[in-house]
Amino acid sequence: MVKPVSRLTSRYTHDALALLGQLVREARLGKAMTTIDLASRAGISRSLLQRIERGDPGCSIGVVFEVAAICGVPLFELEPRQLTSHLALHGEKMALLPKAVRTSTQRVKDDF
Amino acid sequence: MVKPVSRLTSRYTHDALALLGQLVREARLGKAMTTIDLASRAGISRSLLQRIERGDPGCSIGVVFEVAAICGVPLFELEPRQLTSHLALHGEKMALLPKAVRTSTQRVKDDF
DNA sequence: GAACAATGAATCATAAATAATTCAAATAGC
DNA sequence: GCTATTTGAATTATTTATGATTCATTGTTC
Repeated sequence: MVKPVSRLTSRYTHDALALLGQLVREARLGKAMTTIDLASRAGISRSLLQRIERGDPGCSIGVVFEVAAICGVPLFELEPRQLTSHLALHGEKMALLPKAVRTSTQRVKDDF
Repeated sequence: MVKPVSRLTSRYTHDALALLGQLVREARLGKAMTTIDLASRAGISRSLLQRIERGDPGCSIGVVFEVAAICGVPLFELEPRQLTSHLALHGEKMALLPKAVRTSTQRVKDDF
């Protein structure tokens, strides 16, 4: 029984996860679904859904997105159709970009 | 050596993950960072970053969001400040909602 | 307020994610 | 075209997430 080493998580990430969890919970309640209802629909356990709604950073992103999709929380503020076409379009843009980056003196454009 | 049971993933989730991965890759190249640069900044391995850019649904959401934040990909189309205040505001809304759902005949509003 | 149902939270065994490593292939810059 | 470097991809050991379970607490409905 060793205490797990919690990963470093920024405020931004923390807030984004908390918000996403709240949106899921809100959507679930809006559809009058219990935690068991939604969990079984998503094919996951109730305990995992609880962690998702709590904003636990350790959950698999695929599961979280799937749950969001099931209860109607939009990802990237896009509907399914739009998301697919947006992805295709963006893929074309990607094809034009360089495939690799060359850094001799390990410089980094740090304008974040 | 057992072949892992791949989780069920919808098209929507798949596309959202693919897009997010592409956005990260695009941002990384835009900053002229190598995969090692970004991975070490995020405190993760290069192999994990590769899976993130590929849109692997098995990655931890906290790590993916953290990487996105580091290279400037906005989450929920919100800047850090906005996200924090949005979260607080949304939290108040949540407080007004019912805390639990009662389903006698297991009915579900299925208008998704 | 009684009674039942839903939720919160913790534990533990097991399944899966992650780091580290390796090698091949592709790419950028000269 | 050459060469050094970056990237893609696969493997394995280890760490961690997940499912199942349990119990306490809160909330809903009558």
